[in-house]
Amino acid sequence: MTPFTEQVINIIKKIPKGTVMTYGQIAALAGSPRGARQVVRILHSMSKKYRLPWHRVVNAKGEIALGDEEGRYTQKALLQEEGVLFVDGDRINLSVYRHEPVLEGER
DNA sequence: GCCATGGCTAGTA
DNA sequence: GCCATGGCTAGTA
Repeated sequence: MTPFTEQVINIIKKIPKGTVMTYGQIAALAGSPRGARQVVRILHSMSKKYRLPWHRVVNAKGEIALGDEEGRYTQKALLQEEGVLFVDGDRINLSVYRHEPVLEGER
């Protein structure tokens, strides 16, 4: 497993309940600003094995990015259970729910 | 190697 | 545009 992959897994594991992060945000934090699509794949292939809160990851617009209808429904439901509110359909207000991790240096 | 394929995204128009 | 992956050919050995 590459360092990038490990980073991504660690970052996702730490997303607090009731908040979300975006693919690009996670990629950048893991050291690869253009690795958003890789985050997608990692999420897809590792979320089960590593018990990742996959539902707390959305696209840059704050929308649920899943293509699968049932998956979208599930993700939305999981987020709502954590108190996240949706506006017109499948979007959430990122300025309210986005999780901004504290960097090592400033802790 | 080549090429298509994504649960994307910054930055034009 | 980006960029790792996976499937599939060339084309060496």
